[in-house]
Amino acid sequence: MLQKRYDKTIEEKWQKYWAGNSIYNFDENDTEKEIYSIDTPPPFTSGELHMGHVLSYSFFDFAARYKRMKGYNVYYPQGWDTQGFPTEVRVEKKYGRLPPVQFREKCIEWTRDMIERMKSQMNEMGFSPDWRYEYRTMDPEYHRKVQLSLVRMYNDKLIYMDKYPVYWSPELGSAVAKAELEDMEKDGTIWDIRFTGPEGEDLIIATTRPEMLHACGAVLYHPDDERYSHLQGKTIKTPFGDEVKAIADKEVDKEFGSGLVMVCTFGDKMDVVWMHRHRLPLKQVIDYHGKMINSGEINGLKVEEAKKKIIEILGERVVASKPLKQMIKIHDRSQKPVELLPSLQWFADIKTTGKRIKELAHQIKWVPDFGISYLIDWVEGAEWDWVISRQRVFGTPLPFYVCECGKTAPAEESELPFYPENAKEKKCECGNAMKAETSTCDCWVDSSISPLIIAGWPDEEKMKRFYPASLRPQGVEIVRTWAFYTIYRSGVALTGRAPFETILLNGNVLAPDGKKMSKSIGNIISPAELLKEYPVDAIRQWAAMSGAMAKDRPFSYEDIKYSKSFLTKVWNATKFVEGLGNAEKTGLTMIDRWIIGRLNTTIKDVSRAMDAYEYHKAISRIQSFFWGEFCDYYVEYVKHRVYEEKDPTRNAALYTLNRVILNTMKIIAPIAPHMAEEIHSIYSTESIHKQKWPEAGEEYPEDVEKVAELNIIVSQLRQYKSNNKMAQNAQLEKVTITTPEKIDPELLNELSRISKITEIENNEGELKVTVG
RNA sequence: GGGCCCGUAGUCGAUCGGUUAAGACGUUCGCCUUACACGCGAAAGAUGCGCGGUUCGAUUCCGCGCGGGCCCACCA
Repeated sequence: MLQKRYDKTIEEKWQKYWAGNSIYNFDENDTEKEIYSIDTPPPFTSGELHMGHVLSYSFFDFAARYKRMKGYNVYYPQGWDTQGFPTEVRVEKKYGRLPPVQFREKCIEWTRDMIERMKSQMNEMGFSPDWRYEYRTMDPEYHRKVQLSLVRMYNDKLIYMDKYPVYWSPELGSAVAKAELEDMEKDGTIWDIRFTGPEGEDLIIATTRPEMLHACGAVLYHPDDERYSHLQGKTIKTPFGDEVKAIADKEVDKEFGSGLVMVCTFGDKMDVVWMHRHRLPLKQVIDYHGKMINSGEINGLKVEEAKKKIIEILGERVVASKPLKQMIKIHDRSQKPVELLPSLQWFADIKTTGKRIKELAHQIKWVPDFGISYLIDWVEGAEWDWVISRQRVFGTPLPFYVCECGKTAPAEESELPFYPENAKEKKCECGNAMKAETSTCDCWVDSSISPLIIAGWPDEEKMKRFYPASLRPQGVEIVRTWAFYTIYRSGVALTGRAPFETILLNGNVLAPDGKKMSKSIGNIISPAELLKEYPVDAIRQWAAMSGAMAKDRPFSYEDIKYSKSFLTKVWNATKFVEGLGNAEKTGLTMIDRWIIGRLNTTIKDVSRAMDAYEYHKAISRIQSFFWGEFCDYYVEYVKHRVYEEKDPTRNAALYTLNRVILNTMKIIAPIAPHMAEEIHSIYSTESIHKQKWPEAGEEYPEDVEKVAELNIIVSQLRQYKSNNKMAQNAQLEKVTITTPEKIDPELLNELSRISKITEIENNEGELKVTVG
C-alpha cells in the first residue's frame, strides 16, 4: 500500500536501495548491447552543488536513465576537477604556508572532503552515475595520462616554451589564459601629460596608465593626422627625458585624446601588437607580484599606488585629468585585474590547428545547433597560442625539463607520472644539467582529455569500445574552454577523431528576478535549501521544464511548485486506482480505447522528445496527458463503472487505469525516478529502472476522435452546471445535443451516466448543447 | 564594430504557413461532488514589438527598423 503522502522518506528509501543493488552498473562483459557513454562534466570540487550543476546534471541523468530503458549499455562515469587556485587559497587559509609537497597533501585531503560532500549531494539528487568509474584529476594515474598526452603533443611539436607577453595575475602569481578573463567596467581617470617635441614644443598625450611612463617605447599618431605629420622620423622626449621615436600607425584613433598615443610594454593588448609591428624595445616595469620595477622613484610600489605617486611627481607636466569609464581585464575566479607581462611560459599550438578543430567540431552534433557558432567564432578570433603553464602548486606538473641555454626536453614516458621533486638528472645537449619544470598545468589541460580518460586511453582495445563518447553535456558558457580544448587535445592532437558524437548545451540558472545569482546581491538559491521544501523529483521536474536550450533562464518557483503539485496529483490518482485493484485485459469500451490511444500517442511524443534531448517537451507532454486527460476526464468517466461491483465493463476500466499508470511511470522514470520506482513497486519487485521503455502501441484514431467530441460536450455540461451554481454531480432531467453526426450509442449511454442526465435527445446539425 | 539568440495575455511560455493563438502561474466566480482543497469546475485577460515583402493565406518564412540578452573585438 502506498503511504498517505509522497515525501522524502520514499526518496531516501530508494536511494539506499539503488546504491545497494548496483542498479546503474555498466556491464563490462556485455558485447551485444550498444554502448551509450556520457562524458560528464567533472565539477570543480568546491564542496557545494549549485543550481547550475543541478540543471546540467539532471539533463544527462535523464539521458542516461532513458537510454538504459531503451536497451543501451549505459556507461556513465563521474569525475572531479580537483586542482585549482580556489583550493589553494582555502587550504592556505587553514594551514598557512607549507612546503610544496606537504601543501599538496593538504590540498588532496581537503579535496577528498569536498568530493564526499558533493557526492552525497549528487546522490540526494538521484543522479545515477556508475561510481565504480569515478576519477579525480589529482590522482597520480590521472597525472600520468595528462603528462603522457603532453609528451606526445610535445613530440608532435604542438607544445613549446617561449617568452611572450601573457596575461598575468599578480594576485595568483601565475600566467592565466585568455579564456579565463572577464571584462570589468571601472571608473578610471585619463590624464593629459606633456611630452616634449623635436622643436621643444609641447605634445599632449592622453593616458590612463601614467605609472607605465618608464616603459614608453614610442609615441604613435595616425598617418593622416596633419597636426603631427611633422613628427615623421623625429624623436620625442618623455617627461623623464627618455627619447622615444614618433611613428605613424593607421590603427591610432585620431579622435581619441590628443591623437597621440604612447606605447608602453605593456599597458594593454594593442601595445603588444604595436611593439611587435614597430620592433620596439621591451621595458618591463611591473614585476610578477604587481610591483613597479625599473621606474626610479616609484619602484616597489603597487600599480595603484604608483599611479598616484607618479602624478605627484609629474606635477605641472600633468595638464589635465578627466574621469573615464574604462574596461579592464580581470581574472574570472579571483576577480582581480591582470597585467600583460613578458614571461617564459609553455604554449600549446592552437593557431595552426584551428582549421582541424573546426573540421572536427563540424562532425559533432550540436544541440542546439547554433551552439557551434560560439566555438567557430572563438577559433577564428584566436590570436595567440594557449598558455598551458601555471605557476601553482596544486596542479598537474608539466612533464618537461628546461636548460638555461633555452633548450627543453620532455620526460620519458617511463618516468610518468612526473613530479619535479623526484625528477631524474638530465643532461642538456649543451652539457649543462637540465632542471625539471616546476610549473603546473592549466586546469583545462586536465579536463580536456576527459573523453580519453573515460575511454581507457591509451589502451587501443578500450578506445575502440569507448571512444568517442556518445554524449558531452556541458554549459554553454564553457564552449570556448572545455569544448574547445577537448576537441583540440582529445580530438585533433591525440586521436584525430572527434571526442564525442553529440554535445548538449545548457544555459545558466538565473535568480528569479532574471539577474545573475551572486553572493553580494544575496539572491542565491541553493539546491540544499530547495531540498528542505521540495521532493527531489520536483526539483528534477523543474530542471526538465527549464528546457535544454543553451539559454539562460531565471529560476521559477512557479515551475517547481507545479512540479510538486503534479507529484501529489499522480500520487493521489495512483492511490485511488490501487484501492480499486487490477484486472486482466477484457473487452475495452470506446472510452478505454480513447485513453489508451492517447497514452500511446503520449509515449510516442515523449520518446521523440527524449531522443532529441527536449526534456521540456517530454515533461509537459506527460503532465498534460496525465493531469489534463487521464485524471480530469478518464478517471471521472470510469467512476460509475468501477464503483459498481457488477458492472460488466468494470474490469476493462481497472485494466485500463492500471495500464495508464504503469506506463506513465515508465516514461516519467528518467525524470522522476523515485516516485516512479515507488509506484512501480506495486506492480513488480524489479526496479523500474531495469524495465524496457514502453512501445507506443495502437492509437485508435476513430475512438480518439469520437471521445474528443464527447469531451467537448461534457465540458459544456460542466460549464452549464457551473454557471447555474449547480454541483457537478447534480442530475439533469433533459439535455438536447446537436452534433454533425449522431453520437455513437455506446458513448451516448456513457454520457448519460458521466454527466448524470436522465434523458438525452441527439440530433444532427451544428454542435450545440441545450439543457431543459 | 562583428556574430548568435530572442521579442506572443500581469508573469513564464507552446506553435516549426491554414478554421474561434496551447498550457502554467496569477486574478475573479462557484464547489469539501465516495483519489486529491497540495483539489475540482468555470470565467475574464493577446490588434502575436513596428513597417514592408513572399504567399490564396503569416504569429510562424524573408528584409528593414525598434527593443532585450549572450559572446567576441576595440577601449591609449
